[in-house]
Amino acid sequence: MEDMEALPVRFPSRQHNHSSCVNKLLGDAEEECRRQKLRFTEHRRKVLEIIASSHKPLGAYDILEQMNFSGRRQAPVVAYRALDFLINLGLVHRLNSLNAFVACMAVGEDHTAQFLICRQCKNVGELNSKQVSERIEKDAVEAGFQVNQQLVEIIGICYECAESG
Amino acid sequence: MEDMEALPVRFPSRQHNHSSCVNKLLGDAEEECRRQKLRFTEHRRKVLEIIASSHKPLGAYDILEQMNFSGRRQAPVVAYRALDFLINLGLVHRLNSLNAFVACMAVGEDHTAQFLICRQCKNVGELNSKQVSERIEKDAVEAGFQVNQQLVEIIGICYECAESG
DNA sequence: CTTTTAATGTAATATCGTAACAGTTTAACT
DNA sequence: AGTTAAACTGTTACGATATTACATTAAAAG
Repeated sequence: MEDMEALPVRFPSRQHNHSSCVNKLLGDAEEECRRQKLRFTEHRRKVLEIIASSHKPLGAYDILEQMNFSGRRQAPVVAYRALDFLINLGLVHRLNSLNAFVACMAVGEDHTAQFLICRQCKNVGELNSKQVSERIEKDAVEAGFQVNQQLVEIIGICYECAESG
Repeated sequence: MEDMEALPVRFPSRQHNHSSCVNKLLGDAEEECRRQKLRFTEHRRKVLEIIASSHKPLGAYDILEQMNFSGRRQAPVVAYRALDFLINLGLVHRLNSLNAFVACMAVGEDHTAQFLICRQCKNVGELNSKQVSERIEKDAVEAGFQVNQQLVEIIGICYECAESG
């Protein structure tokens, strides 16, 4: 994952190590929950694990399908509850253009989530450009608008897909 | 509407004249359809009229409700088909964070649709800052990402709502 | 005036997300 | 430990958003 540390940008390279992503995120989650005295329950752990194991966005029902521990099919609300929790904690982001969810790639780093969504491989990265978020803030304020939240989703073709035609 | 001409920003003021918005948009639609040899059918006209009559985003089913010309309830697909057409023509935008639709406020003006969504009055304006879109494009390209489409939705409080507490 | 393309009507169904409420577990405090 | 309050879970039902498929009709092009 060294290639991901150099820039603020995070785009998952094809051969990067997923399991270390997952472990890092689970660790962050545990720590954050301890700090905030929140409960990191089985459902929450499982959902985070599922999401973190893919850099492709997953729908709530995709996640649900992977939650069949005991052969039992869970109700949708189970996934949504865990997702809400994880989103509030900043460990998971929601992609509004896809009705789907991805693990945060910059946990704890004070960032405006800005997404790079590859049309071809469907992987999602985070741009997280401070210049972009500040420009948005500035121009909005100049227009007399108080900003509470920014949603930036950028659809296109990632480097690796462009390379391989 | 003079206050809306000075800046690239378009936020609907409380007392602006809706019917002139609607008429302008219908005119633009007719002209564009003539130019591109597309059919501006009754459904399409009606949907555009409904959307243009509100600066608050409308859901597809809200629109559908207002389409009961003949007392007949239309099927959802009727609204979605017209919406697709109008979006492709650039006359209507989709707000992904709300699953809702608004009329474009800058038809024909080559702009990246960037939305200002007021949490309080629910009105939606367009920021359309070239500086923002260029910054996004530039930073994304620098990250090795080819941009095809930008989605920018900014949630906050508009000037008039901030004024009136 | 016929062929082809585009649009419509209609029904069914897929996909995404939430409400409500009873029951259980956990944490915190006697 | 026993009690209480808060948080989490299980379950059912439902609401909201969106698409597929296919038969029919209308319009444009030849």
